Amino acid sequence: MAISYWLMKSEPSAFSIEDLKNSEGKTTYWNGVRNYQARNFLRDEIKKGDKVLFYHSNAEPTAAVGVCEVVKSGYPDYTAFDPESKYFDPKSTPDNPTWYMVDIKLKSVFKKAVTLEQMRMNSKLKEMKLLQRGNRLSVLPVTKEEFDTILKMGE
DNA sequence: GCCAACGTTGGC
DNA sequence: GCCAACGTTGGC
Repeated sequence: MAISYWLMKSEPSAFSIEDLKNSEGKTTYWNGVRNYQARNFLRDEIKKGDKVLFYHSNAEPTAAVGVCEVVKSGYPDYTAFDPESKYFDPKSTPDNPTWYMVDIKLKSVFKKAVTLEQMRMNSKLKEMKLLQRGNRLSVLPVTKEEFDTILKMGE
């Protein structure tokens, strides 16, 4: 099966690509998604081996900063079961989980971060979901062409 | 810090 | 089921 491409947003003040680099095995679980559309991607679409652009939102600058690979496809986000967690959601139970997450591993950090401005200026990327108005999803599908274009821009 | 966009909640 | 109020996201 062909692999898919994704873009995942993180606020660097919460979890940056540097934090990922310093994580054990350069791997982390991508938890805390509490949006149904994004949940559906995590639960149903994102598979082991898929490639992911790591994106810094609410940052200076906002930019794609590296590439990750999915090492574990969707499984229940157990932080939703923990009353102590800030991601706790009483509607989600182990028997019937509402929320899902995946594990990602850092593959490479861009030599040059690809800023949102650069993406907007590249006509090849004008269809990108990230650039469309009002898109607040923290997980977005990216086409192979868009992925490859951004990869080149980051070299 | 502001505010547009948009998702969620809850009264009816 | 409608929709106003409210909360959150995220670019600027």
